[in-house]
Amino acid sequence: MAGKGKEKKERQKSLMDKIVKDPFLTDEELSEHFEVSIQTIRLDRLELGIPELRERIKSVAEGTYAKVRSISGKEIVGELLDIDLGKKGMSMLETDNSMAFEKTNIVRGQFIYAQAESLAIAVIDADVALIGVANIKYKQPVRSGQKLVAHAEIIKRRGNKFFVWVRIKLKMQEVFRGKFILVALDE
Amino acid sequence: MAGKGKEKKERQKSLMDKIVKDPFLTDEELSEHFEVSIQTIRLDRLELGIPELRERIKSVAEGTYAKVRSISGKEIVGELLDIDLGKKGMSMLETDNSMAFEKTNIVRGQFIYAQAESLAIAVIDADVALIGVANIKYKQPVRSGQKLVAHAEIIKRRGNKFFVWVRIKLKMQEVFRGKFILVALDE
DNA sequence: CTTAATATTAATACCAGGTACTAAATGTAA
DNA sequence: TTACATTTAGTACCTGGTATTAATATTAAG
Repeated sequence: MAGKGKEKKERQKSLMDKIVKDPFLTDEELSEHFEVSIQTIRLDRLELGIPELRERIKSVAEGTYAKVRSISGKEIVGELLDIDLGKKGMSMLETDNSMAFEKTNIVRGQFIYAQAESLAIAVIDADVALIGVANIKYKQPVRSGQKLVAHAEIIKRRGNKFFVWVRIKLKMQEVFRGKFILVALDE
Repeated sequence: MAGKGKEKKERQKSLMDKIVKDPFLTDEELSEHFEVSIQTIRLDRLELGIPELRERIKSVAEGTYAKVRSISGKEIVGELLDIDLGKKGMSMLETDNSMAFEKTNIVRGQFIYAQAESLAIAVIDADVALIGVANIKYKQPVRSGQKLVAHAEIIKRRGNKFFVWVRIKLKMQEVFRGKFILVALDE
């Protein structure tokens, strides 16, 4: 047998790593980085089963398209239906499969929590830090596809400290309730 | 002046709409849908300033890449450091700007909560419904860039009902604590 | 009806970032 | 030296475009 194959293995391992970390690299950029020809990179990808740049980008985009809009960067998780700044507000969240356990279709708590928290923040209308939460309760599991309506109400204010009650209903049934204690950070 | 231009305007409005709803459509698919030539679609995109398919996909992917890995679809929010199934577990979350308020860099509570909840679920190792949560407390605001280490421990079990304590620390400081009551749904 | 402007379609050359395949060059160990 | 692995090179082809020029409707107005 011939061919050290050590460099190759190391390069391929490192290549896999690099592409996982940054799927936006072209073969050309990769070939410059590893100081091998483009063809070598392509052979490596072939052997490793790594798809071409455009396919990688596409799957990143597809995998995240529906999900992201519901949580994460957005100010309000769900859709703001009604708001009376400093007093109360209402939001609606249409749950979908991406928020749920695959097998059971039961929506993960974090999404329900995020709807509640973001609505609580919205009614205060300021950057806030969450200091305390108490009396949270998930009363019923929610299945994906169901529409959740959240009501938030500021029940007390002490200086820059707000006490907000949030109730989330599925049709007429309450599925979540929680009390948030928020501290406004406005300078 | 000549040219009705009504159809054009309507088509362009509708086109904009369609692409916003589904950025993954090629000019060819669009031309079939609107029953005009590909050239007309390209003229429309030009006039409306809508970039080509690949650019659209790319911006979807870029805009969401960093964010998604931290929350949403993933099983564990953060990185699983250690786990003793049925007993306890540890995870680490590197916070970044996408998780925080822009102005203040203070990490939104939902991300911290999601780390805690997903770790609690992980130690149980089953699809679960979140039934009750009590005694949650955010003890200190967290700034983006900081690493959070979560410890979860099952403290009690009654049938398919699990009581899990989660504590999240930033260096030596506790920033979050919460008790989760989870119900396993394994058939 | 004719004219002028708008709207649409066609045709062609070119581009990025590839795939797929064939062939040649360069190790490298035995 | 030989046998095999590895790396490069070269070529034809693909998708989904851009950019440009030109031809062909379509339509309102004079």
